[in-house]
Amino acid sequence: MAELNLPARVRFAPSPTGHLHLGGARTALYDFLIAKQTGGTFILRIEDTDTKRYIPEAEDELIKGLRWLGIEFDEGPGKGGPYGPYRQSERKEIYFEFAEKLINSGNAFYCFCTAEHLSKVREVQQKNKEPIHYDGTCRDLSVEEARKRIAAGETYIIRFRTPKTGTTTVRDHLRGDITVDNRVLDDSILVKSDGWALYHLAAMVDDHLMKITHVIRGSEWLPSFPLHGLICRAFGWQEPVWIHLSLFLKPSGKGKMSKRESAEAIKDGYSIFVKDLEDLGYTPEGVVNWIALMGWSYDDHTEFFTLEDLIDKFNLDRLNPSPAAINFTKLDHFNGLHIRNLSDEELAIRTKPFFESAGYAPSLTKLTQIAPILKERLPTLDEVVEIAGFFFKDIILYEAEDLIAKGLSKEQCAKVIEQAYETLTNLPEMTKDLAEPLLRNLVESSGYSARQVFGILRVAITGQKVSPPLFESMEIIGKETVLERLMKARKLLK
RNA sequence: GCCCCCAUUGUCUAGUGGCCCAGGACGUGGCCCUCUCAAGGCCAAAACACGGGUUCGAAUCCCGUUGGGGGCACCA
Repeated sequence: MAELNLPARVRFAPSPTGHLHLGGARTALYDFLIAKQTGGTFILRIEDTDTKRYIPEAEDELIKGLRWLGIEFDEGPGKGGPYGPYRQSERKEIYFEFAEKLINSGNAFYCFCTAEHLSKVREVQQKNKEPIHYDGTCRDLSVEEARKRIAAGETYIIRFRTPKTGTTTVRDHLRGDITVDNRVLDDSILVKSDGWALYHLAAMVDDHLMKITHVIRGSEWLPSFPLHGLICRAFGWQEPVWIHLSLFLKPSGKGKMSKRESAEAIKDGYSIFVKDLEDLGYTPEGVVNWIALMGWSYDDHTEFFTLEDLIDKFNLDRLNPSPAAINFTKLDHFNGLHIRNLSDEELAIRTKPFFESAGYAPSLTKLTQIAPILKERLPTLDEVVEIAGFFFKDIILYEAEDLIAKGLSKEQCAKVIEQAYETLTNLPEMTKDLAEPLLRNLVESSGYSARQVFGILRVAITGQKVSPPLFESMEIIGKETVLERLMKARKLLK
């Protein structure tokens, strides 16, 4: 139904006011997917007409976030393209020109109302429990008279002239036709008194000029959707396919993510910001898989998707219009899935920075070596330090009492360590194949359980009660260090 | 207050009139595997918001109610 055989031209149009968050990432992802899928074009457009909210670093952050996720744009700031410039701040004159066209066609009018007048009107309407509307003071001013006032130096804005009667019907790809009574529509401002266009005008003009075929945006735009349809029609333009994505709700399902909620999430090791997720040890693969599935499904059972899979399988017709509560524990699941899907070499590369920021300097070779036993124990990459730090420590620290297995005396445990040392010391090299049978014999002859014996050795060798498999770990640590650590443990129990 | 959107287990979802006393996944509980932790395997509990229609037959279509979400800026 979306005519996706044709190359799609889609755009992600954030305003540079902060970091890339989950909602934006998912919109950009879907844009990217249908562009790639149809051999089309993915455009990044920066909507920076609001100079008050502008944050200089934000554009760069946004692009970095997208890149980290694997989403590259074809046209945009810094990259160029045939329909630039791609920052709205560089297109001011274009919007003004189109606003004039609307004035001339009678679809817009100049307005000289002051902010004081407007707020007074709003106040009265609020008190009377009426819908809040522009009162129409300047609506019927003649263009000639208005231009005279402008020439005289009066400040003005430009408003859209919304029809007062009838209804407007617009079509959303997920929801079908949406019809509203024109009486509830407002004469929205198109151009501010400082000469900057507002979203309603700027976005419509750009989408048309940039030949956008599909507009994918959040459903917070639904209320102004009829206005946008009206603006396109006033210009006589063909409308794109409109797709309003469901909103992401906070984990409780009550309302969208607030600053407060974001702070809460960070405390639990989660975040709605892509940059944070990266620092927290999430993989782009996991995040992409997770957000792709919030509001979209492929079938009734397939859940594992790589970006490549998604380019192949994504389909606008399988989007779900209902709001979705964010579920971070499911992100953990997807992240684990994709970590296990990484090659040993790749996992080594990904975990290295986390070791480094914890003060270790592991080699890629060693990291690749431990990758197999780490893979299935990592919900997030940053946990490598806690799980596998002992591989890179010169000295491991633990309490003597940790060496004492449940049900055994200090002396008995010391004996176990001694015996382990004696058997292991004769080995030509410390391999799992050589060490394991011998230590299992030791378990047998000691009369203790494997759990008890290996528990003691685990603490002695790794310094941890929980660790990757003992024999594999011993092999990687090497004979010399293993024996050293056993010796120290034995002394500790004296 | 006004307008718009949405409504299947705790959560993400499949389901487009009979295949559904509702399928998958996360999470939860149990069991198995097991040197710890994981991973993996098996099993279990858990949902069609409510009320009216339409129809031989409704989770699926229509209406209403309720609930939830969003929007009502010289922000995007």
